[in-house]
This record gives sequence, structure tokens and C-alpha cells, in this order.
Amino acid sequence: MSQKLFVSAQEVAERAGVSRSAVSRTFTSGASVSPKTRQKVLDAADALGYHVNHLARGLMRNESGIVCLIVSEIGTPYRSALIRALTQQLQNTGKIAMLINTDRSDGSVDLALRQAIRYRADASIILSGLPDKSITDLCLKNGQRIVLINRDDDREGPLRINLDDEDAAARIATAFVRAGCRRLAFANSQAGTPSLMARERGFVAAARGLGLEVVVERFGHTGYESGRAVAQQLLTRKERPDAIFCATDLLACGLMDAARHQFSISVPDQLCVAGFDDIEQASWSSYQLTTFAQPVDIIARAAVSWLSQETEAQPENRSVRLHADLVWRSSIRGG
Amino acid sequence: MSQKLFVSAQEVAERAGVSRSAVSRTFTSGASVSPKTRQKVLDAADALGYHVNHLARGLMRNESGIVCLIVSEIGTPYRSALIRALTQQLQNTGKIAMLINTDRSDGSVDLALRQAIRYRADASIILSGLPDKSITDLCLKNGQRIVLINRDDDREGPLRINLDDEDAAARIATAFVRAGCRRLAFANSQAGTPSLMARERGFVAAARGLGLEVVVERFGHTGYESGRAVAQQLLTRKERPDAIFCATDLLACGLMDAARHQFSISVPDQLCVAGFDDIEQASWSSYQLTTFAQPVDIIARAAVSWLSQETEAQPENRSVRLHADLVWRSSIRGG
DNA sequence: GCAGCATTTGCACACGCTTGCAAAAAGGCG
DNA sequence: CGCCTTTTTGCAAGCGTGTGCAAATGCTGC
Repeated sequence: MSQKLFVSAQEVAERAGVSRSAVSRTFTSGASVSPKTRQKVLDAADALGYHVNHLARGLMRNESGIVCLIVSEIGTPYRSALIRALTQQLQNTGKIAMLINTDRSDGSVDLALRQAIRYRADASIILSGLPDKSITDLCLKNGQRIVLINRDDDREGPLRINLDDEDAAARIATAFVRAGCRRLAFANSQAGTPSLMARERGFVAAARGLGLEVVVERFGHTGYESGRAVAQQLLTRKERPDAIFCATDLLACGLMDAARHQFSISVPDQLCVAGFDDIEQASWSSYQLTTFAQPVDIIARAAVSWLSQETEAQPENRSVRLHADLVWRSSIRGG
Repeated sequence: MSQKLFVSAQEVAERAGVSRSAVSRTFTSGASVSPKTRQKVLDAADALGYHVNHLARGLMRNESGIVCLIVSEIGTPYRSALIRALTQQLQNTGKIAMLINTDRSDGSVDLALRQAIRYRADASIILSGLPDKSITDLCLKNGQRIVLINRDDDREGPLRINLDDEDAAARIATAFVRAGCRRLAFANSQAGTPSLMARERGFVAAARGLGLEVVVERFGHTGYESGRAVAQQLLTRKERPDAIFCATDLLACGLMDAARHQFSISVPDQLCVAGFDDIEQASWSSYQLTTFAQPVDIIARAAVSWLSQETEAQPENRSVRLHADLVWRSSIRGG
């Protein structure tokens, strides 16, 4: 019934009394078209409600304008903040984001990348998991770019954006020690993501350098509930930690809540806590969490600006390492 | 350099020794293809890394498989939860989500819908703002479906999914009264979204029915900071409220934090608080917020299943009203 | 083996667009 | 006004698919 198709360039051309190429050129930046035909076309297009068919355009130009965001746990504060920044940046440069949800199952990311190929996405930005090499090679071979955010990996081709996780972890270790803490602990999830492991590694190493041994506890996924569970493990030890660095703000929130409400431990008087990500909740007055800020806007800008670069530019500069600023609040004594 | 195009059906056909239509039919469900040619095609496709070009397919079939999610403030807990549910559901039915960020500026949603038209999206799901009628008409005329979530509107055509906001507000009013509260207040934002206003209306009306007048305060956007600001207004009144219904969980969190940490008011002993949305943070032990659950999964299912329905089915059933369950926690006395 | 039928296959056109190429128009200049 | 240069315009080919149609193939039952 309403299957009367969208209005095409042909119809616009007829109404404007010009050729179909003229209307095409009107909507192609940098094409040669005289001001008055251009105006005629624009008028006709407006009257008819014409919009360039980007499917067809993508087919011809071999460039769809689509960028795939591949991400799991979309609902999580840090992830959604990053998605917001990325979609924003993409829109600013005339591109558009496709969002693909992955789960923890193996091959989930591969499936997502296949979808990206089907829609001939210009690029894929991967925030979760790590695809099989055969798939990324396929993407790259076909001119599709790949950006890996916070998934350290040494393969060539993709742009890799990472933070100085290890260094940040070292900084927080010294901050703990300076606050008078001696029994350090690290709360992690079992996810085993490269960046999470880097934080763990860096923290343990730095503590050891300061002459301290770190108790490491890992549990479940990177969420509030896991934070509570880890608190259960850490705060019932004979030698109770007096400082805990959590791999994630969500873990930290769960851990703080458990410490305060379940174990009646005062933060920061009896226990210092730090997190990572600087999610919005970290600044809420119930937490006032000292944490490291993920520079989401800078990350997004780096990713998107690389996508708009010419293919030939800087083939080497494929790895970006950004600095995570320490945001000092009151979950650590002193300061 | 890597501009060697993607592999096409033509190449697969040649390698498999069949016609191009055969490979097309192999990837078209319900097409007539003998098992053995099918297998030959699949083998060749796999070897070559062939993937159907969905741009071209969309062009032919006049059905892209793309669904646009148009949403502002993506990073917000409730929004991102809904996005998660929607993308999930869409993927389950073989569709894919495009995500478009809108801001508060007028015409932002219109621009997004134009983008949806350009990519010939099969449908648009609008979570924020309300587009101009001329645009939605254009979409509808071209067979693009529209779903409006929580933006009550009486125009015909789109599927409208709403909650029983007014009724929920009435229920919480009686809950407050039953808990012994008498000085009721409503904390809202200045956004003026239909559903927010419905909650306000319902609360005020129900309270009046119970013989109580409600103090209404509105501030800024629907976020944590606004909650703090509203607390400032409400908790410094001579007649301090003993129960506050917040239009949003984020408002409630901000308000509770301000009440406890800034005004040293105990919740729920001296002040009962309720929210709306049941975001994850509402269940955190620092808040334990009594609130109404947005049934995001049901909303998503309703939206997506309607999209997969035949055009002709139930032309009338274009409005879905869902029930918001009251999630009872400990920010209200008793229970 | 052959007529009759169902199934499979290939051809060719269509989808809406971009773009190289050559023709046409416009503009500059003496 | 005529010649030359620059800009504009239309034509037509092609991008990678789906699909109606007719020819070809396979199968069944005599």
C-alpha cells in the first residue's frame, strides 16, 4: 500500500527540468554545477522530499559512511560514555555509527565484524573482546579500518588506543603508601582483559618496588556485584587490607558499599580505595572516589580523526598511548 | 593500494562454476537452489571470504535491515539500558541498529530522521525529543516505520509505547501516606517531557485526592546534579517535606545524597524518597531506592516485534501502555 | 523410452546512484 | 564577431545485488 518507493533523483531531475546527473552533482560536494541549476534542483528536491540514497551512493563510491561500534555491556557507565563520545565525533565528521552488541561467547566479535563487512562499513571500532586474526585480516584487506580501544594487542594494521595503565597503577601505589597504607590489595575481575591485567601487573610491581606485597583477588565480571563479592574475600582476611585498588570504578563502588554498610569499615579512615575509569558515579557524594579518568573525548577524537585521514598518511603511527589523569577525591586519606 | 574491492558474487560464481544468480539464491532464504550447487557456492564463498553486500541487497529489496535509534544523553543509565535491550532484540531478529545522538537543539531529531531516510532505514525508534510532523509524515509515506518510546503524542502512524506514569504516581502517593508522610513534594526537571509531566500530574492529583497539597520543584535537566539542586530548594523550606517523589532515579540519587551528606537528614527516617526508572544504581546499597521499574526488555520486545510484523496486521493497535512495577526497597519507611 | 511434471538454472533487467567522457554552453579577448 | 579556454551538462557505463521468465534439467510412472 505505502510501497510507493522513495523519491529518486530521476523524479527530481524531471521536476527541475535537468538531467539526472545534475541532481547527483548537486548533492556531491566538489562537483561542477552552475548556481542556477543547483538552485532549481534544490527547490525540486525540497518540494518532493528527496534524500540521497546512501545505500546506492555507498555502492558506487565504495564508501558507505558507516562505522561499526562493536561493544559488549553497553549499559555500563564507562562503555556508554565512550559510545556517546564516539557517536558524537562520528556525526561531526559526517559519518554514522552502527552499534553491535557482543556477548561473552566466543566468536561473538567475529560475527559482529562479519556484519560490518556486509554493510561495507568504512571502519570498525572495537571496545570489547578481540576478533580472530583471520577476520581482521579480511577486513583490512578490503580497506576497512579497525580501531582497538583498550585491547592491547601487537598485531599490525589496526589503530590501537591504550592508556598508560601500568604507570597509573604505579602512581596509585605510591599514593597509598604516602597515605600511610601498608597492607595493599588489588581487586580485579576474572575478565582478564589486557588493560585490567596491565593495571594489576603495574600495581603489584610498583608495590614490590616499595617493599610491599599485594593481595590480589579476582571475581566475576567487572561490575558492582563483583565488587561486593571481592570485598567479602578481602575484608574477612586476618590481615585486613588498609588500601584497595580496584580495576574498575564499578568494582570500587561495590566494594566501598560492602565495606561501609556490611563491615562498618570507614572509608577512608580505616580503608583507602581507588578505582579506574572515573565514571559519573565516582563523583557522587556517596563515593567521592579517587580514580583515574579515562579521557573518553580524547580517545574518541583520536579514533575518529584517524578514520578521516588519508590511507597513506603515517603508516607507522598506529599506536596511541594516552595518559590517565588521577582524579583526587576523598576515598584516600590526605591529599 | 588496498583498494582492491570486496569480493563479489561474480567471483564466487566463477570459482564455483555456477551462475551469479545461483550464488545470490544461496544467500537468499526461501530461494530455489539444489543442495549440491548450494554447497559448491558455500565452499567457494568461504574460501574467498565472500559476504553479501547489504548495501546492494538493500537497494534491490528496498529493505535495508537497518533500524535507527534516535536518542539523546546516551550515557545515562536508563537510556543506555534501553539501548542495550533494543540492540539486542534487533540483532535477534536479524536487523541492525544505527545510533544517532541528538542534542537539545531544535531540529536535532529532524536531522536524525533525515539521516535515517538517507540510509533507507526500515524503521526509526525515537527515545528522545519529538520530530516535526512533516518529517514523520515523510518517513511514514515511504514505508519507514516509527516507534515513539515514552513520548506521548496523539499523532497517528507511529507505534507509541508508554508507561502508566500517572497511575504509578498515584500508587506512590498512597504509599507515602501509608508510611505516615504528610508533607509531599515532587522533584522534577525542567525538561517537560510528556512522561515526566504525566508523573507530576498524577502525583499531584492523587495527593489532592488524599487531601494533601504537593510542593513541586523543577530544575535543569534530568540528572544527578539537578537532584542536588532541587534538594537545595526543597529541604531549606520552612515546612520541610517528609516525602519526595522524584521524576527520575538520577534526581533521586542526587537528592538523597544532598539530604544525607549536606543536610544530615536521615532517609527514610526523616524523609521518604521514591524515584522512577529503576536504574542499576537504585539497587546499590548506598541508595536502596524504592522506585518504578521501566520494563526495558518488554519495551524493546514490543518495539521490535511490531517492526517485524506484516504491514497489514492490526492497523489500529498502535499504542501500547505498559505497567511500571513498584520496586520496594528501603527509601520509604515500613513496607 | 517417453510424456508429464516439478525443480533448478541462467539470462537479463532493474534498483538509485556516481563519474569519465565528450558535446554544448558560457566567458574572455583582441 | 570569431577563436580559444573554461565551465557546465548529458549520456551511458557500471557498482553488487534480487528476481521474473523461459529454457533446461531431473524425476516419476507407465
